[in-house]
Amino acid sequence: MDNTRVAEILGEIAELMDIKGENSFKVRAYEKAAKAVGAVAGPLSDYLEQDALETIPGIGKGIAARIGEMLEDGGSALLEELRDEFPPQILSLMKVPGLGPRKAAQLYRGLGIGNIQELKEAASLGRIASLKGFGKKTEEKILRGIDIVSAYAGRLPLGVVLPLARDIINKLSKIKGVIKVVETGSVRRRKETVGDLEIIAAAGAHDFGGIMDSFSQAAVISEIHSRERNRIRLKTADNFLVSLRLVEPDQFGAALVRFTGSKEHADSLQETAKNKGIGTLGNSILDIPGGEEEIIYSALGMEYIPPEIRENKGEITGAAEHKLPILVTPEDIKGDLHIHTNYTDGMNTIEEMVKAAIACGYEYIAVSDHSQSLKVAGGLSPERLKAQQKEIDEVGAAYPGFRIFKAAEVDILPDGKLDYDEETLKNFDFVIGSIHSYFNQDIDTMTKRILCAMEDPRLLILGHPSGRLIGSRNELKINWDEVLKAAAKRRVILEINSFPERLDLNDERCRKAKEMGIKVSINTDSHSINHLKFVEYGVMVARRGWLDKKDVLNTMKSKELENWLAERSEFLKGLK
DNA sequence: GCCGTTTTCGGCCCGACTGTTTTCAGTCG
Repeated sequence: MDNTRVAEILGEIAELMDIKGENSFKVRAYEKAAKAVGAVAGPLSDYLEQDALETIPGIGKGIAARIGEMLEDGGSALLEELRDEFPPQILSLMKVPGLGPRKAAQLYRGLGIGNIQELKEAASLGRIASLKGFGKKTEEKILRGIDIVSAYAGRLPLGVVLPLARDIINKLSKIKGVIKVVETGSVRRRKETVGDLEIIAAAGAHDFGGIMDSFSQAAVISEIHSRERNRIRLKTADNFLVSLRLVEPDQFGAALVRFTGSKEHADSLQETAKNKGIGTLGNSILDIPGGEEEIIYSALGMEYIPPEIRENKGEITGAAEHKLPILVTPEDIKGDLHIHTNYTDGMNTIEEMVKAAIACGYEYIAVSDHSQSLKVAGGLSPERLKAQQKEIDEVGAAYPGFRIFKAAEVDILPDGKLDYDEETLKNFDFVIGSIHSYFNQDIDTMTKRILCAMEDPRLLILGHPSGRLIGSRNELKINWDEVLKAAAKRRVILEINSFPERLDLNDERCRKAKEMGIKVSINTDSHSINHLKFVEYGVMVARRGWLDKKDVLNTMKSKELENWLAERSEFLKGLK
């Protein structure tokens, strides 16, 4: 059992205990332990072997024993006990905005509601308003909340599906007879959410049956959904559909293009093929033989089109004219400009984050802990900030050649002011401005609020600009034309927040920003060393937004970035 | 359940908003 799974189990125990009504500090202890496990560098089994689980902050005697049990037995008796007390989908209720553990428990105990479907029915029938502690408004809020949750019904975040895809592909590639194997569909195009996972493999036709037999026995698979000569569809334990399609090596390139899609992209290619009279039947790109996609595009007189931009939004014309951008890659990223530490709600020290960043091949990070108003995250008072900046200097001195920027993720207050006074703001290299409160301001107030914050020359980056959380919180109401215009004018950077549930700025707005000459920064918002790896998801969004290296601030090398910052500062003085 | 230069008990990030109440519980960030 890996660390992630242990963290998941601890988290589920916490949630179920919370619904059950256990002591909230006990619940928090499990929550904290889950977070702590997520921030551990090496495998927990090493800690267990050395009897060192209790050296992890937040893990004491009790939880260490629970973790030991998980690692040795592959499960948790406590979790099973708790699960037995509630319907299997009970936790899904808490995903609805406005519903927490208390209300979820009451809905279950009072009305026997155990899943979203039952919740929706009860709310529609007006049964919830009659429950003690609930009312008409709560019922309406629940119905609105269900809409947010079900907007992505049946779809999973890319952050969940991509690791699953990689795991399955790794297993498939080891099966005898499999020559090549690649994911297709929206996973390969790196869309932010994915409805099902499609994989394609090249093999000799005589091996098809055996490959499907082996694959259907893989550990992640729980049942066979359907099976044909060259295609098998299976379900994972979580009821997620995985489909494997087998083709002969010579068809692989064309099939990969067809099934990567998007449908609109593939149809448009087909149209091009038809017009050019390419393919043996003259009407199908599937007729162009070749093992690689490049052959297909080349046969159509085009440069290769990266999967992320295959949405029929100008890429086909661009490829025909050989004018596609060279999309940014993870290797282009030279540093991370949004990092939290244990000074606020991060799990690791400044030095640990620096070491982890160096291991990523980075030249710099910006330590950007929360500002004073965000009490829940332990936002730094000016005094604590001084201590933090002193430590940044000390760590910086120990790692010459690595640059640590002094930054902060400063709350943009409801009136648009930044959450530190002049005296304090002077001490930053730059700040990230983010909204963490008063999410439901109307569009004019919210837009003015953001524009006001952007006026401050120290605000370099607008953090997670839309504020959305995929599947749980809608976007802020913002006049984007105004905000983008101001960003272009004042050289404000828009963040692509790489957390899989944020991916904010999104792909479409990235492209819009690029057109307006606005740069983005691909940041992870890491709260532990294990979050740094999320940068690849941010890069995926940037690629979907057609961004090349020059559009991304943190592809600059350290010195180049310093110069750019200095130049921006001069530029802003000239604006006044 | 965890933690301790206030250590074996008694705290535990906190403040605001919302909707339900008629003084507050629950949720959120």
